[in-house]
Amino acid sequence: MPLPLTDRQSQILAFVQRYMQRHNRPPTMKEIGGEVGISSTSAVSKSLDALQTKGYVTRTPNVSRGLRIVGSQPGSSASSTVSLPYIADAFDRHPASLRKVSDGTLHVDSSMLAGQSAADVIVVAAGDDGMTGEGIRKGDRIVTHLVAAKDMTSETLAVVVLREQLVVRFIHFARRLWHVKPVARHYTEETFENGDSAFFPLGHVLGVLRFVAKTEASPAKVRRG
Amino acid sequence: MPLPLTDRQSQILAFVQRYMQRHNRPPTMKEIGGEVGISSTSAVSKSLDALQTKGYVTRTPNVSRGLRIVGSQPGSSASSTVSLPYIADAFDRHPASLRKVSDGTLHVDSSMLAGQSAADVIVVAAGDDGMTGEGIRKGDRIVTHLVAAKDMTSETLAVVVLREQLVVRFIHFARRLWHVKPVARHYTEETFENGDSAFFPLGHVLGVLRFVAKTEASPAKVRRG
DNA sequence: CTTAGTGGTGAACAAGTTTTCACCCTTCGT
DNA sequence: ACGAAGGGTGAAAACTTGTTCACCACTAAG
Repeated sequence: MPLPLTDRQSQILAFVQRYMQRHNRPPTMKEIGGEVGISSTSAVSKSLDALQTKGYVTRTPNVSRGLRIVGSQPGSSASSTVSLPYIADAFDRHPASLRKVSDGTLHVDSSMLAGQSAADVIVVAAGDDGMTGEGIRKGDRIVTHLVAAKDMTSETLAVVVLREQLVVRFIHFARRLWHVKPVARHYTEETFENGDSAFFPLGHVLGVLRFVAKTEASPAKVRRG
Repeated sequence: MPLPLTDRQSQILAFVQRYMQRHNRPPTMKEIGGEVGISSTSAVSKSLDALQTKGYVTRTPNVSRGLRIVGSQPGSSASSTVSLPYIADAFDRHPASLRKVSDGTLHVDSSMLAGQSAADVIVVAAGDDGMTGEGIRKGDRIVTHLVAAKDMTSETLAVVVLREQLVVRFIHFARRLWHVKPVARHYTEETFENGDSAFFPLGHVLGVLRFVAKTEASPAKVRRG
């Protein structure tokens, strides 16, 4: 039962996670402050203390970068790979059976699972360009943590089955309705009732893989000047 | 094919591994010296340099505990994946030596290499948002096929060192000049002469990996702001 | 009103850490 | 003999980082 975090605290925690992902080491308090807009390390320290009290991180006094996120090993050691089932499209498959069928296998670095069990993770192909604003394009492979609808985090990047298409959207459940929001031009927000066959949330986005075709160049005005 | 280590070097490496297992963080040079019986940190530093040159560890200059063990453990390589060196940032590293240093290892599905030899492929972190128009965002891991400048394909997505930053751009060589074009708002095209120290083309983009940070939205009470 | 808890600023301080210098030693191969 | 590589000592110099203090502001709960 995770204790609730304030905006600041979750902002800081998220940055620490991102930073560790990128650098394989914890950030300094100054770096944290610089990122979230706090000029004083003492303020950062207080927030970290709060995070520690709530059990999200641990700190080692007087040690540089002596910060750790609870429940996540800085995998520094045996980073390996996992084989994940790959699903190209939803068609008329039942969402619930998606993890049983597959169009192949993809291997990804286990660090992309962010600690989730590989048994709950699949890879799907983004079926449309509804999230270009988030840097996700049609055809991108989405590493998806399968989560029951009732356990979906609100306001999060989610993989959903929308009109028999596997796509990525921001979803948010409120007032008995699923609010399904794309981030791209020419796409508009929709709402669905719980149980609507046209909409089914599959899980959270853990990562994105894109295979860049060798000859691919921007379709934009590269040519004529 | 690992380069042979001296007694001292393997002793130090072993200690670093042990320390990281116990503390989940790298030791300081003083701690290393204290363990193996070296009173001077400069001597430790020299040995670490040697370990880095031989590819066993990575050091980040001027960063406390900026030490990382590189390389994988026993039989980790599955047949369909490859281990690629990951480089977090360029700093003042010489472009030519980028493949020698590394901030860790990432495993990717071998199909992402599009047939290229793994020896010529590295993974870097995109240093800016100059290619959001192409769905590449700051921090994305770019699977890069290292190619000599003279062999770079024109009109292609390339990883380049631009003002000591590792970034992705469309590049095009014409009339003795490199045309470096971003695809994002607020970024403008630039040109560089061949040999300009502010610009160095590294290679072609084979793929993109993104680790999506968990958005820790707190549904509970949140302070106003 | 009062007390906590959360967040902030700034600066002084105290450690923690890496760099750099100057010099010394031994082993090994040329 | 000489140079290169691997190791070392010691200490000062230069940063990098975490801690503490004094003080301010806002919100929620008693």
